[in-house]
Amino acid sequence: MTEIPDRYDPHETEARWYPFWEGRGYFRADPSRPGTAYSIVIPPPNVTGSLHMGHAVNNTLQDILVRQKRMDGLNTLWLPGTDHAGIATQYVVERQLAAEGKTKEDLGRKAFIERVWRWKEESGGTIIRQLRRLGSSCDWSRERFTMDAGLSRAVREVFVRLWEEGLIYRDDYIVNWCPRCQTVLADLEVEREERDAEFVYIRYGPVTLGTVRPETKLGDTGLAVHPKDKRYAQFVGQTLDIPSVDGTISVRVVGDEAVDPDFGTGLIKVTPGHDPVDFEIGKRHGLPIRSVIGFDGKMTALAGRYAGMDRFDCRKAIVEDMKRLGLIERIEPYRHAVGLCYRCKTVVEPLVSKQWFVRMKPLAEPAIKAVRSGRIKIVPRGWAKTYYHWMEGIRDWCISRQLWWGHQIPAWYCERDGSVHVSRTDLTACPTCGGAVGQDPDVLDTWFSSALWPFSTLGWPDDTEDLRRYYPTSVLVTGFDILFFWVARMAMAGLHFMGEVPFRDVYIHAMVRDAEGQKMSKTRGNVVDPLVVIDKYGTDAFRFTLAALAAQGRDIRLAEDRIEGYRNFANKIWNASRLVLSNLEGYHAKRAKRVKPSEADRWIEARLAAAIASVRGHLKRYRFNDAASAIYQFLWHEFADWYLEIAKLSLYRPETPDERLRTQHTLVTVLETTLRLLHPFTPFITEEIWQRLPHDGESIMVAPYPRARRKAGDAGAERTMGLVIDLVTAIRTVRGEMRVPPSATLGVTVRPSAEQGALFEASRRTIEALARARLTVDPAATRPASAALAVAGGAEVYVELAGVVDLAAERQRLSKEIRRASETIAMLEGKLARPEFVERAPAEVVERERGRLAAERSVREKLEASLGWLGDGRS
RNA sequence: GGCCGCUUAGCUCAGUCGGAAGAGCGCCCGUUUCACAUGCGGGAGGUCGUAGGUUCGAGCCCUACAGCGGCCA
Repeated sequence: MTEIPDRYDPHETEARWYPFWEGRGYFRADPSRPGTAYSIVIPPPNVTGSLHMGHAVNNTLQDILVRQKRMDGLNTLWLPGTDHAGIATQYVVERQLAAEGKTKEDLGRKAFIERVWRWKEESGGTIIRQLRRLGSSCDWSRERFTMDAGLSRAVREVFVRLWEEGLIYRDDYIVNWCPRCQTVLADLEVEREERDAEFVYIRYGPVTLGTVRPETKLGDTGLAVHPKDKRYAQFVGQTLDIPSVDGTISVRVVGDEAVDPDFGTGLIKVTPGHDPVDFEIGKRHGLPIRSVIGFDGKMTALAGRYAGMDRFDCRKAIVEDMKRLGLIERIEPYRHAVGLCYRCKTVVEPLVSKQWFVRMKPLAEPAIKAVRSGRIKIVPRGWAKTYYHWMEGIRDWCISRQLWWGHQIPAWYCERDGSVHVSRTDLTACPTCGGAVGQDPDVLDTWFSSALWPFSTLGWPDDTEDLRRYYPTSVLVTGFDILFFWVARMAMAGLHFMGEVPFRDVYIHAMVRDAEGQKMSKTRGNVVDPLVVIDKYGTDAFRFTLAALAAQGRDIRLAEDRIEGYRNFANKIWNASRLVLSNLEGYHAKRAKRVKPSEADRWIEARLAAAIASVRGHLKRYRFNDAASAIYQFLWHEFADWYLEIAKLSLYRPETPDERLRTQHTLVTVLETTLRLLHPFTPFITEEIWQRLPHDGESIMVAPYPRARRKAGDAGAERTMGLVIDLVTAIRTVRGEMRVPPSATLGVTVRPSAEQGALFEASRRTIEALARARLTVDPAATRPASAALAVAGGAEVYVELAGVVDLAAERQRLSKEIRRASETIAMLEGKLARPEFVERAPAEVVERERGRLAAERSVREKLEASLGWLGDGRS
């Protein structure tokens, strides 16, 4: 025993077992082997990323699922990888170049991309190494990257097919432009933030209207009112010349349903070039587009004397100028949502430009049906509603990005005839006229390739063995923040190209927040680094914490004391195992098996079976927290607190050699099974101990996951041990409340009810040891002098306190117990007195309540007798 | 503005079928002799946000209100 330290040291253990597992190939999937397939594709983290709490919880949960299924004998695949994160990655390398005083244009496209690849090879994928520290049992031999050759081919295939099907088109449209990143953003990539602004009421020819963007006045080509608004009906159809800051502007007045007559003055200026709503209005009424803000965020030549001015400076200047000209009626403070670039938080500018789009409606319909029909099951259920809501109002997806890093759009433009050609292979000449062609310079949105992830990673468009074996995947584990970005798009792509859903289940887990419930962010400075946590508490403690906190439908507030608590749990496992391991001398499994188990043996085996059933049930329903607490409760509060204490008697002072042998057997089998049950949650410590215990096989991670035997319940043992536990607890309570020193052995007399006598007698040694008592079992006993009274399982228990008894304390204690019993009795009497209850409640409920009442009355009677007796002063 | 979620012990949170209110941490008392003081034993602590309703019975179902959070526009 001396060679096993009394504190668990996670670091040394973790460093040893991960390479062992990986080296033995346990993580590798083999499609040719038998077994039902169980596959998960990892939500690919950004190649630029490093492990944060979101990844930690995401991957811990996936690993728990995969490890359990692997132990269950399923043919498992957990496929890892990263995505190329277009904007983020390009940004990183551009910053590096800037530090060298260079720009990407200095290098040119080809050299720049090579440079990004070099960066990727050297610095990218940090997160992949970090996932190993978490214990993730991914099949690293199948690691994929959204830009690698295979996936790029899939991307191109999908683009071409969608084009051929008319689901991809190119059009002038108003898009979200980030003037800093110099690229267009999808609607989803625009974040909204409430900001204070000025609502400026402008005298606009004959009318007055309000706007938060006065600088766009230069681009106005229309004036819109609600068609039913009588106030302005006279103007509709007219073209007005509006005196402005730079001459006059000419606008046509239109009636349009999009105008809210109750908002502001009930009419709006229409700037089709710089507002999505105005763009639609303009389209409906044929209003021209005047682009007065450029891609650089500065006013264009069309802005006249404001040309070249920054858009926000221009806003101020225009307001000042209008004030001078008396064009401003009033200015009110206003709060509204501003669109920001999700990467750099620059205010997004709606601009009109030619972009590539995917027509979403036809793709969305089957994906909605798949969830409605249950072919895809979203857990927790509530997220399905969010999914429907978004999918039903889905808009076309702008997929082109003005970046260099990414999948370049496979479209070529003929320089001679201007024709457009989309092709699987690179074109060098125009297929129709043979003229020179140039490829579209833009790349595809990173999510375009992520959407194909569940099948592109398995080899699609080739018909591979992996694809046949592991598609559709079993479950997708992810956070709700990418439900639209990713999950919905995978559902659409999977159904469209594979004709089958990409995953059976979608488990949406909680987001990790700090102890105050704040979202973790770099700017808030409240980020907790998972690796720091791992260094401090160990991977197993960290993983167990995440699982224990992963209750469905709620955020995880990660407080350090919780992690500490589960670190203590790991230490508890360690020490419980130490006790077992240090008492195996002379153990012989075969001989031990032939010895009849004790009540305690049968009890702990029954409790273990219940724990197994519970954990399995909870895991099946993705109730990780319930599964974790079921193991915690069993291992600590049943196995360690009770069984180990009882087992010590048989180990240290056995009455027969067989007794010790049989106890060793129970210790070994129960602990070994519990370790297997626990392994998916805390892989390292369980392997470490398992290897030291008698076991079959070469690693716990490929040992079978425990199953409860069908007839594992043991009502007899549960009743007996329940009684023993009640009695010991009752005695301990008296001891505690009467301040009896722990070292003192007390005389205890039990007056059992009829059938209990033998049970107490049989467990005498256990009771005496655990309660530090000398036990007398006597159906005819009377309360001795100087004894406190307790009631356990209906039996009267006299705890002799001669010498230590404090009459006042005992009276107080009894009064408290009586008060407690009386409250329950009053409640039950009230309930049973109502005829409605007795008549309408199920008979078994009524019966149960009657039984309870009788028991409580009997307890109170005993306590009252005892109190009266004490009051006599006879003690 | 629309939708969703939350409100339970001092704190953070579970609570599955409507039938005896739970855990962890913290707090109080006791406790280092043989697995573990990262431990052991005991204890205190609750108007389940508010007001109605349904029901024999509500933390749980329904309605309204209040506060907090999120998503979408």
